Amino acid sequence: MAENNTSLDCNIDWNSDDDREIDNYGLPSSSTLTAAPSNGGSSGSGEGSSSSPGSNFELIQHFVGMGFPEKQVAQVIDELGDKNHNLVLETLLTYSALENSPKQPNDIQVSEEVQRDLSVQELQPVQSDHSSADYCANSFDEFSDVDSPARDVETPSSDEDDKLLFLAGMGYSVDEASIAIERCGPDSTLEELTDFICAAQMARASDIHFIELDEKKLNLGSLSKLKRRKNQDCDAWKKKKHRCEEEDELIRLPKPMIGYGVPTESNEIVHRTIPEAAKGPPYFYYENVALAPTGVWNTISRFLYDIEPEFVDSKFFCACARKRGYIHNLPIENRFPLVPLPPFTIHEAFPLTKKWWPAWDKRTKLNCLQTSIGSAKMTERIRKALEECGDDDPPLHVQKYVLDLCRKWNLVWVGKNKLAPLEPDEFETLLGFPKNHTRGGGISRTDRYKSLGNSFQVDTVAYHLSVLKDMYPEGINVLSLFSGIGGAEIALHRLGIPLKAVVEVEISEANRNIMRSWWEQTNQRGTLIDIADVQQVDADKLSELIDLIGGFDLVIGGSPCNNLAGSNRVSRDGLEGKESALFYDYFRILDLVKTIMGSRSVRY
DNA sequence: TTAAAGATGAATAGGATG
DNA sequence: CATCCTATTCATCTTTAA
Repeated sequence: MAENNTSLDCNIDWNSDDDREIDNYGLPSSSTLTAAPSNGGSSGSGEGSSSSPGSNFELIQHFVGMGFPEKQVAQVIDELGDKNHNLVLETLLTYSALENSPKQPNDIQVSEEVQRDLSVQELQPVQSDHSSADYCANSFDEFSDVDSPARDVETPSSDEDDKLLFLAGMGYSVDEASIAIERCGPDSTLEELTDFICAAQMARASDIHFIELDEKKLNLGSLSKLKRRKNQDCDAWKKKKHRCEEEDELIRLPKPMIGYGVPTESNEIVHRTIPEAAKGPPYFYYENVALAPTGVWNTISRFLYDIEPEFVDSKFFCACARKRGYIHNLPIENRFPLVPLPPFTIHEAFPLTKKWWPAWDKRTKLNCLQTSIGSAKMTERIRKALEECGDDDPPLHVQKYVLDLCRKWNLVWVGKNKLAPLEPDEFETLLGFPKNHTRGGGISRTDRYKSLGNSFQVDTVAYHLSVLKDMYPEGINVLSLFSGIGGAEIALHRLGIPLKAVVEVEISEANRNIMRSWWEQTNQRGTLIDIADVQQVDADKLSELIDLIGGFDLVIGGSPCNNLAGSNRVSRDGLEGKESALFYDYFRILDLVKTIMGSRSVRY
């Protein structure tokens, strides 16, 4: 991640096969061609790369040529410097969007944070620095007119002062703390405030790719330490204030975890209102693990236009559990499930296990499929333990020992006293993928488990996406971020929604190969463009793509969960974690797409 | 060199109990 | 209310084998 080892390879592929249920809406047939990587003055250069010095005039003209006022361009470049072209463009786009429509403060939050954080002497560990007067020294005032409604002229309550003092005591600067309070509102909880500050720090960290590796480690290490300390301090705060109002501010998981409803059970909530700024098109759909560290979903929701997450456990769709949160702006009326319905219980999914399944194993659903499986040595230990018990039911303590391991590793009974982990193709079936979807192409068995464990449950996602079918009978254009092995695309395809164009962004070459292989095997007629790294998707690239395919109808993706997932013993660092921080790229790209398409709504 | 196996808990939620 | 118990979890790293 420190360096982008893959160049932009955008293979535009027009398939000319024509024996499938999807009719021809394809572009004129041609052989595979490769789109030229954008190489203009302002693109292709990652955050860290520097432009040639003294090219400010050219740079300004470049943006003026894109239609921005020269004065504004000059000012922004003055503010941000001429190194980070993407950021400059994003900021300009944000401004133009703000001028067009008064939007909620959230929309400019990131840009502000990012730009504030560009001045980074304080890469040094923050914890011991209680003063940090140099932090936040740069301009913030230019922006004070865009988002300060009348509310912030009220006198600070004592509670506010209390929070301020507390944050300062945690090592945050007073500026930092007061800005956080101002942004999050006077009623904000301490978690919200610290999350806000952490988000700022995250944005800063993600913007510094050019620092030395050891420095980076130091920085990230200090961040994670900071986060841990933050949580401890929050606990202290909670104890201090006993049960205060922030408890109900925290997003809680519903029980049962059925979101706005599943095919078998419906929820009381049948309607919801979506904030104006979040309304589609483009529609978007974001996914991540439900059981993330405390406060993570609050942050994610805050960035994604304050839409409440829909938490759903896939055990209501298939034979395995998968507790996930989804934030989307799709309608929730008239959803329908994929057919044929997948096996709903373990016995339905694996009929052969029934013969060996002991009565004292009451499981009917498997737990979440993860990225690795149980070892053979463990199942052998279990077998020996069971054989010592003879033919009768084993004693309760042995039953408990076995069942604990069964639940932990998702073992199934494949013979007398014989347990085994699931095969990769059984993963595929449970998750709604075609059998052998991840097989072949040089991918190892280990990597198949990894890719499958990280993917969507297709039936679950398809249920949510089903509302798109009537809306786009001619097919849709999809921007698929963190595509993995293509769960979103398969869901849409199985729903019978034609895929006119798919731009997939996926770092793993093996996964991209799986996806392209599926694309060809299913005789897709649309266009598949693959990009390796989300960090290469900047405003220029998006503009180019939007011009090429005519705008996106759906932006879908689940950002990396490994720093959020409970199975991670090593680096469960939350949203600031190395990979999970890419959530902010999801938001960045989604917001860019909205802005660019909004500015061209006349044409599209 | 690569694939597979094996070892490695903590965070979080919810329920029961007193 | 605190305390204890049960249950779950899109993983990472090192060693070993091929």
